[in-house]
Amino acid sequence: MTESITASDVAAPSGPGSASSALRIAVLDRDSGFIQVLSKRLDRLGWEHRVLASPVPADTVVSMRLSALVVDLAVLGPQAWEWLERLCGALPELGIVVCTGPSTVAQRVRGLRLGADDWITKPCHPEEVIARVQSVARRRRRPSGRTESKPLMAGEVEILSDRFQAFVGESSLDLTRREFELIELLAAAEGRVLEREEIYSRLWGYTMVRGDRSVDVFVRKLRQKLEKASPRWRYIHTHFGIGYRFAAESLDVDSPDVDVPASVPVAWDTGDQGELARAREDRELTSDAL
Amino acid sequence: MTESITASDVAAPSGPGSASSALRIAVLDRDSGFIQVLSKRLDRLGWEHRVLASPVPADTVVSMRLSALVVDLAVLGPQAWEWLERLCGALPELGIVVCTGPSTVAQRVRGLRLGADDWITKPCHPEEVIARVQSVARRRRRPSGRTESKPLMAGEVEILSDRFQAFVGESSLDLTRREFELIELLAAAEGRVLEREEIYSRLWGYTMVRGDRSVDVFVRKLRQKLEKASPRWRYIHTHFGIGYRFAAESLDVDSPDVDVPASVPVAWDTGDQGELARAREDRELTSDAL
DNA sequence: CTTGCCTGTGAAGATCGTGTGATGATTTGC
DNA sequence: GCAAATCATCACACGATCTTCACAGGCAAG
Repeated sequence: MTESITASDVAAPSGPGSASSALRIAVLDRDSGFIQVLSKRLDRLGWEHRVLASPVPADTVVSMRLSALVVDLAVLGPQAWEWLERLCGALPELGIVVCTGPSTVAQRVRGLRLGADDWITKPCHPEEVIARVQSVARRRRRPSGRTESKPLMAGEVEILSDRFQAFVGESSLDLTRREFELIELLAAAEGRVLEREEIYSRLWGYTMVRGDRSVDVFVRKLRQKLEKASPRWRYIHTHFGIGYRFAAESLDVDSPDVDVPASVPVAWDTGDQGELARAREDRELTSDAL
Repeated sequence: MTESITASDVAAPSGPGSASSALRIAVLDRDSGFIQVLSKRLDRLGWEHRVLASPVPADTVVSMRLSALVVDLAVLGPQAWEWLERLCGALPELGIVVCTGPSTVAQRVRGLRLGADDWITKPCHPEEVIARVQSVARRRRRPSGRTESKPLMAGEVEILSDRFQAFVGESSLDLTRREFELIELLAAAEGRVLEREEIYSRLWGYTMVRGDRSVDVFVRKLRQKLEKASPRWRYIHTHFGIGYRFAAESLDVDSPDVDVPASVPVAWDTGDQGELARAREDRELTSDAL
């Protein structure tokens, strides 16, 4: 079984609250040319993806926690229908896109009835495959919704996105919406310094005007609440002339925290290059009319 | 504008719990041969369907309460993309299948990105159209199956999906349809915060316009009925600037445990009688004034 | 050490979001 | 068709939240 893992979701590429467009998919196919060109595009999109060259049991697919699976039925041979049916039965939430050679209407209808979400005929353009996977995933996302909420931990603080709150132990910090968005953004970029302008544009959605102190004010409010709830830790660090960095640092001298160095040199973050690349790519194909 | 209505189906398409395989769809096309043969098959399936020969405003489509729409972009002319985008924006839950003449990859990608769920190229077999509509509609459905039989329990309240009612003890809360859908949605989300926009789009089926207070009004009605039936508990918690969270919270303060209010997480009733008594500690916001 | 920006802090006013009651429109049941 | 139930909208009040400002203190370059 051939496997390759590329890309990985780091921080949320878009601002807090907005659904990330990064997906996790697998491609079950043996057509090396197709795989190669598709993989390249998936890389550029920042989607986590796997390439499989042989059928895998449903359990294995389950453990991959995929958003969608692209499959060439030719790889499956005569067992294709049975395999498809079992998989759809076991994972009704999984998006399944069949991408295979020439087929009859009856075959396509059968595949779709068995549970496939889409059927693309090869040869096809990889961009269309991606668009159809996106379409399938878009539909699929709604019911499951916030399933992908993994709590963010730092020091004593736990950030739960689906509750829009941060906790220390069992008590809530009682953050307002903006405060929560700020701590979520900072914590997601843990260790990195975020410039004021970037923080502002991600939280407020537009560029910061010179002299705006909103970010500072909200950092102060956050610090107050963090200080009250978790007095023995410091979380938000100021980098003069640059911005803020989130890192849990214990103030206890007895037990110095192993993970966190006492002081971290200023890191120069060049901003999110991937974001720009993605945006450009989206525009790439949209300029044409029927 | 040609219209024909067959069969009848009262249930709202997005209403939780409805799981009939009969769909309500509309076909926007002028190709009489295609329409004729498709209509015949839809009749045989017992699907309620409408044929439209000219573009209709999004509002009209909303009022049709469709499961899916099959559309030939050629009918829309140069406004096709704009129309598609607006419709997808207003009705994110609506399944949209584009069925149109020859197109480029870029066009298909654009349509899918704008929100179309599938794209079929004419000429095509009507059976495949139907299969693809089914596939789209299947994906759109609620996490079907098991939601039906198992009652949701929270505090003193028991929610029976198959009776479309909530009970405290033996007496019904006498909820209207929307009220019930709301409490079911909230309770199914356990302790998570649901944003107004999400609540609205899942209950009403289309995107909430700014300033719409419907969700608030129904939350108030629900609270009134819950308060009357179960005065010693609080269920719906407001998260300012975000939305609502459902969590049963006892108002009884007989225990000196002031820090952690007695709270019972929403749980699937597994027939275990001790479920209620076993009040597992659960994270709660300390401030009810939110 | 001094100067000029940058950041921390507190408070006041503006703005926005929510609770609430009421009213008219629409649908449902008889 | 009529009456009751249900739903959609509105206006108002109040409080939470956000923005803005002024001033004080801190940091770094010269």
